[in-house]
Amino acid sequence: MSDCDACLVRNRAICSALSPDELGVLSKLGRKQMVTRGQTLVWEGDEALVVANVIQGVLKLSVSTADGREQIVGVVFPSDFIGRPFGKESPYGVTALTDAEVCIFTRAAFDGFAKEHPDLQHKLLQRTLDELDRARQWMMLLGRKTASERIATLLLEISNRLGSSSCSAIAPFLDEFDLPMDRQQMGDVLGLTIETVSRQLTKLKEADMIALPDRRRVVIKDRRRLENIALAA
Amino acid sequence: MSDCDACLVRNRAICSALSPDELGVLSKLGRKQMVTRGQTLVWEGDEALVVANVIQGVLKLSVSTADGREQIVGVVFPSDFIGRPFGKESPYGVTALTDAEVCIFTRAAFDGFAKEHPDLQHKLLQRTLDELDRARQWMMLLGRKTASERIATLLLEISNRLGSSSCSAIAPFLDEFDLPMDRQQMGDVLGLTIETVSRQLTKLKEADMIALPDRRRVVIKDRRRLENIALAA
DNA sequence: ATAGGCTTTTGACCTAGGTCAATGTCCCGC
DNA sequence: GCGGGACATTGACCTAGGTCAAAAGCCTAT
Repeated sequence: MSDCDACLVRNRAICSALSPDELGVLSKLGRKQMVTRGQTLVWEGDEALVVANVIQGVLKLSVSTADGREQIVGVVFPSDFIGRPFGKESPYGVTALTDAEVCIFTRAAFDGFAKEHPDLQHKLLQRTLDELDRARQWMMLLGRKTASERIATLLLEISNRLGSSSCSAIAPFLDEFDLPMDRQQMGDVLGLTIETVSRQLTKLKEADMIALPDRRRVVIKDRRRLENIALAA
Repeated sequence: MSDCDACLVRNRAICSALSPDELGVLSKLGRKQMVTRGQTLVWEGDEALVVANVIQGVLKLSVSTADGREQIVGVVFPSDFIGRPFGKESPYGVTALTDAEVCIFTRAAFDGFAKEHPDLQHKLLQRTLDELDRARQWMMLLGRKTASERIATLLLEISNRLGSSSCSAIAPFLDEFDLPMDRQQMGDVLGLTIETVSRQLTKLKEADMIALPDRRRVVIKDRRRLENIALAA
């Protein structure tokens, strides 16, 4: 992996904490890797041997019960960090939802480098704190929101995350985008079944808040009203 | 706040990253404070002006919707860290579930000190990563587990957390303990109503897995079976 | 174009857990 | 000991969302 300068997420990933020199050192430790949709990077319960930055694409973090119920506990976008630095097995699996490109490190190498670079750890800490806040917001959704509130929240969340990770810089959100997941996966993020997801989407469509030109595409037609539902007021 | 040496959580809180000298400096920035049950330390949505270490007692982190639904998104035990260092308003409120004692800092002072002490930040990072893992496990519970699985999980979790924060050193868990919360609060952690909590507890009691000598007390009589339910197998 | 295998939608029905309403129980001050 | 308020349990009923089954779209390969 040579060319961090040209990296799509150079200024947003944790690497932005590093000077050009430091970046040169780090880049020797990692390499770019393509991941195809459905491919699993880390298995739930395995020792977490790698960490990575997401350059392109979207991945899921998921946990399963013995009897096969699955919950997606995180969705990872470009510039996000993947993995569990400083020890321990990974309590969740990491699987690509779309084709993706990641910048991958062995945990040992990354840990060693991070120890010497407090600024990097600081960035990582901030990111982890943000991720924790997001996880907690999602706990509220899973514990207390109704199906339609969950769907509205998810659509807005994806709109925001795709917006701020899109190259088109300025947009804080997108009013039209492709879902990086299918209906089953939406259910797995929201703690719902595929049928309920589908029914609620048709409701929002019939209420003219969204349009669904095809399986993956979503158009937000009335953001205000959608936000109102999402807020669970 | 003078006497960190005598602090109950001296060796488990993030302060354990510091040398005696450094600890002396930090101790001048903070002070011990008693918090009575029900008292709120930080309000949801307010700017987070303080951070703290928990010395004694148990506190909840909670989020509410406009229409009054509440979800407890974290339960904080002795030696745990409270707050959102490095900016931002607190996305959740912090309220004492029991009488408690905390070691409190203004965020500004703490942030400044932390910037100079990478070891402290490292400890904080590890703690935040652990907290994130715990939050994600809880997302699985909220999204996919049944009422009885949730109750079993909660009882075991409290047994473990109280065990490892108890002074009696060795015990990895406790088979008999007082719940640090009432039925309503159990419901708020589990995404259930008070009635469902009560019904499930009586079921576990009737199945002889637990005993409930009084409102607050829990005796785990058959840990194995309880664990089996909690695992959702 | 067309068959076959997906994913998604729709419909009919069911159930876990919520809601509403008593009834019990504990605990505290008097 | 006794009365009152808060908490907890229990019961009867209801409903949001799950389950099961069928139909409808869609893509892709032939």
